[in-house]
Parts: sequence; C-alpha cells; structure tokens
Amino acid sequence: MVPRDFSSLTFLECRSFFIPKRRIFMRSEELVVKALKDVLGDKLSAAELQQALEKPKSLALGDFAFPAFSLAKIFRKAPQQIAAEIAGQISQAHFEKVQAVGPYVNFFLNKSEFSQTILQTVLQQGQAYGNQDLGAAGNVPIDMSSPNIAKPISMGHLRSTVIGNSLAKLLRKANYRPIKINHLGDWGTQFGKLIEAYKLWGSEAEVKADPINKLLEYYVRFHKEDVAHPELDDEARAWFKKLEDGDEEAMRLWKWFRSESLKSFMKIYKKLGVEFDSFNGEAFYNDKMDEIVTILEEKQLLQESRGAQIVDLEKYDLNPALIRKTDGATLYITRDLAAALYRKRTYNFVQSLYVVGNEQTNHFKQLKAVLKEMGEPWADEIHHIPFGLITQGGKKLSTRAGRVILLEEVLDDAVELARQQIEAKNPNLENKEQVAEEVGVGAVIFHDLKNERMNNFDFNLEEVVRFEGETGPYVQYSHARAMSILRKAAAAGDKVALAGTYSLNDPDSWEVLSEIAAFPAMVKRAVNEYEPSVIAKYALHLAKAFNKYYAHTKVLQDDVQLGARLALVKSVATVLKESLNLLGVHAPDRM
RNA sequence: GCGCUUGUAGCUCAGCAGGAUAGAGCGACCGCCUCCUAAGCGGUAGGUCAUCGGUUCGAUUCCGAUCAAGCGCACCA
Repeated sequence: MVPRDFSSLTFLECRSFFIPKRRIFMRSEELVVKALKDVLGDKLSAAELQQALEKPKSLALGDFAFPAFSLAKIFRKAPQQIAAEIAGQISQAHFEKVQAVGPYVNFFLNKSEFSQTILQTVLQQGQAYGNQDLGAAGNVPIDMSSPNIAKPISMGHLRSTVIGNSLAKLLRKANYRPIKINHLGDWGTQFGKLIEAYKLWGSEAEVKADPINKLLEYYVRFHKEDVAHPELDDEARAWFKKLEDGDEEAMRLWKWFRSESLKSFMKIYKKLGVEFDSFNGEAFYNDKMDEIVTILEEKQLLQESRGAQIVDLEKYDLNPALIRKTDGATLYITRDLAAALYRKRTYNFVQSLYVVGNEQTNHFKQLKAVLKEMGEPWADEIHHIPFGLITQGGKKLSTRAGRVILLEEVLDDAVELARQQIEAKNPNLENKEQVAEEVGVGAVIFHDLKNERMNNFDFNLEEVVRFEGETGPYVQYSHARAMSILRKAAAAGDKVALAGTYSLNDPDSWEVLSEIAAFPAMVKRAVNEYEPSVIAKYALHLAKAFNKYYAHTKVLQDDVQLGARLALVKSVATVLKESLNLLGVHAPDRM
C-alpha cells in the first residue's frame, strides 16, 4: 500500500482517517466543535458537541449544523433563541459565516481555503486518494461466484461475482489483502448422472463444439428419462462411486467436463473483468473431510441421530448440522468446514467472507456455530455477505422450470445496445468496439451494484441495459466529458499544475467539492458494511454534481480561475474513475 | 407453525449511529444544442413514509404487535 503522507490529508478526510498522535489537525469538524465550545463552555463536552453535529440537507443551509434542542432544557429557553444567541457570540474567524436558522446554528466553511486543500490533495494522491489503512495488510479470502460445473452461468451468479469482486477492490484500498476464491460446484452425485447421460447419449465432438449447453442438455434429458427408468439412478450412483474411488474413466470424464466448463466460464469472467486467485472447489476438499470428522469425534461433538452423524446446535437455536448422511457420505457443511479450516491454515486470514445468497443464511450460521463448538476463535471472523434474489416475473430462477437468464446473453445484448448508441451518438469514435464492451458490461455490473445488496430484484432487460439516468453509463459519460475538457485544455497548452492556486467559491463548484471531499468516508463505509452500493450511489451523486457544474460553468475560459477549474475537473475525473474501478467498471476516456 | 429479509411517489429505489418543508431516476407534461460530446441540463405534476401502539421535546428512522411479500426450516448445494 502506498506510504501515506499525513501532511496532505484534507479536513474532511481526517474525519474518517486514523490520526497520528503527534500532529493535530484542525479538521473542519473540529473547528466547528471548538467554536461552539468557546461559547458554551462546559455545558456540553467536545464529544457531545461532535455527536450532535449534523450535515444539513442542503448545502444552501451550510456545511455543518448544530441543533440547539438539547440545550433547551439546560438553559430553559426556546431552542430558536439559544441558536440565535450562540450565532451572535461565536467566533466567525475560520468560517465564511455562522448563522442561526430556527433552532439550528449553521456553519459555512471557508470555500477558498477548503477548495485549495481538497484539490491539492486529490491531484497529489491521484488514484490513491481515499486509500486507508483499516486492514493492516491482513488476508481476507472471499468465497465468490462459485458456479456449478456443467451448468451455464446465469444472472444469479452475477451478483456473487460482481459483489465479491467489488469487495475485493474495496478491501485492497483499505489495505487488506483479498484472496478471491471461486468455490466451484465440481463434485457430487450430479456428476454420476452427467457421466451416465454422456455415456448414453453424448459424443466428444458435440461437447467440444458447445460444452456447457450440451452437458446441460444431457443432464436435463437424464432427469426426464429417469422418471420412466429409475434404474438410471442406480447407474448414476455407481458412476459417482467410481469417481470417488478414482476410477480412471470416471476421473478422465470428470476432469474433461470440468475443464471444458471452466473454459467457458473464463470467457464470461474475462468479459466481466474478474480474475480469481483460486479455483479450489468442492472436489478439492474431498480428501480433507475425514480430518474434520475426526476432530469432531475427538471433541465429542458428533452424535448419532436418525442414523446420521450430527452436531447438535440447540444452544445456538439452530437446527443440527448434518455431518454424515445415513450412508456415511459427507454433506455441504462438512465440505465448508474443511474449507474454512484449510483457508485458516493456508491464509491465516483476519476475516473470511462468503458472498452467497441470503437463502443460505442458516447454513452459514451453522458453519460458524460448529466452528465455535470446535473451539476455533476465528469463527467470529467468518462473515456471510448475503444478497437478495434475482427473480423473473416475481419467481425464483430455476433451470428446471425454464426460468433461466443466461449471463452471457445479457452481456451480449448490453454490448450490442451500447454499439448502437455509439453509432447514433458518436459514430466517429475510435475503438468503438472496446468502448461498446466497457459501456455495455459496465451498465450490467453497475445496475447490479447500485442498490443495497439485500434488495431482491425482478429481472428486466430494458432496466438492466438502460444508459440514461442513474446508470453506469451516466457515470462513465460524466468521466468521459471531464477527460474531454482536459484534452482540450492540454491542446491549448493549459495543463493542470500540481501546485497552484485552486480557489473556487461559486455554489455549483462547491457541491462538486464537497462530494469529492466525502470520498474517503464513503470508501470506509462501503468496507465496513461490505456494501459496494455505497460507492455506486456516491459515484452517481458526484457525476450529477459535475454534470450540473459544467452545464452552468464554462471551464475553458481564460481568466484567473481557469487553473482552479481545471484542477476541479481533473479531480472529478480521478475520483469518478476510481469509484468505477472499485465497482469493477471501466471508465473510457471517450464515449 | 418457527426463523431470516423486505414494505417510502404510477414503476425502480435513496434517506449515512432520530431532528429543519421526505429526495433521486424512470414514466408523464413543458423548456434548453450558432456555446467544452443532448448517454446531458432546467422546470411542472405525483407521497396519510404498510397499519396500530410505545419510547422521546421531536420517529420514515429506535422498540413491540398486526398485515402483506420473498426466502429458509436435517440426510441437495
């Protein structure tokens, strides 16, 4: 992580940053608290004052507000009167103005001073602006995406992939070391079925031509035919048994199916711009489960119940965890226990994340509970990051019911639409194809990340690939416009100087400036809440403020503030690009 | 039945540890390209913040109950 130069921190940035002991920063908030303290004396402590401060709804009301309600009892006066008295007595030294409005004392920061500091900081730090040290370089494995072999990646997998990817970027910015793990669904009785189906109806040539679809076809056909021919199930079980025993043919087919599937997954991951550090899926833990069972036995946690081996979790108010089935086979949670232990040993993580749909909440509660029973203190560092369901027509997506939305098709549709937009709006654009990819895919990713994780959403193609309003392309467009202005300036010989006078004080630029200043706090919040939507919403706000700004202010005008305006535009471009980057969305320079 | 999640404008959603007249986008209606890309900007219309109680000087925000929706509830993952 970039070494941090604390002398360049801004007022607002310090709100969310750890503060070195020997230096005292006059944060803007501290200035407000100090000014209030000077008037109020011991009536309220500095901490209480800071706590009471709020951000007015509109910048027209100031940058900070102090509500006087809490003082009404102490002084036995109306809050309005108290606010007026405070405003009358307070030192205006560091502020543009301090005024009472009703029961509030509103503080307006010194705009020139503030813009100077904030713009200088962003220009100096560039993409590193907003970096912070929350993680002390600790490892954080992220279990994400995790599609099933021999099935296509659907919209359902998009969420886990894209949320996990964004969290990885956010964690890295906060000085954690994310490790992206694709916990592939590459084991289980379905592979017995698949092999049997392939042996009966499949051919090598067919699979090579279109692996996923053919494999899926075999699998679906198997399920149709085994209704009339239950003996197929016995064959499938036998094949899976062979697989478990390491039978050569079974292993060869399994490996082949797996690698073909992976190849087609990689095409999609490449489109999405997502890379993984590990593809260790369920099969990988196959030989690591005996140990878990042994440990559970040694700790006398295992009980027999209805012929199965379970860990009782009644004291956690949870259903028992099924470790071994009646036939001795292990289950989902057994594998996840093995995986958790493996990850702890391999990465010695400070946190371990699982980006998995909210319908699996109970499973992860059980997982943590069993680890706790095992006496593993790091059980508390395991976090399930749940997210809402994507439905279609209000119903859960289901391969069997025919409600599948193939991610690849959605991405292709989005890119095609972006291509058409470019032809219509900017036909002379260079590298159109690349921009179409970035915009189309960006729209899909952004749409998924802009709302709170837990919200369900009903799939609607027009909505997902929309380019107007609160969308990824809107943010990308704002960034492209900023870059365009900078290019024109550079062509005229006006470069953004790293050290200059960046004094701006008009209302439109002030809105942009306070958004820029809020970025580090947003990063922190997004990390703490594991919530990429914080960044997406932030990017929309900044883009909106900037669009308004340049619609009303001519940037390229030769006057004393030209340098300051260019610094503002450059800072906006930097922060917008970094915001999109944190979401896993590209920011083309032109579009 | 029990548990988890959700319930804010016609639609999709914001509303950051309770506070100033509840905000966006889409859709509707009306404006703005001799001026840095109109994927943009501005304006109008539209809400008993599911319901009922409680805590509080103050509740969309916290607590409880009710109603509605989604998802789970041991030998699938």
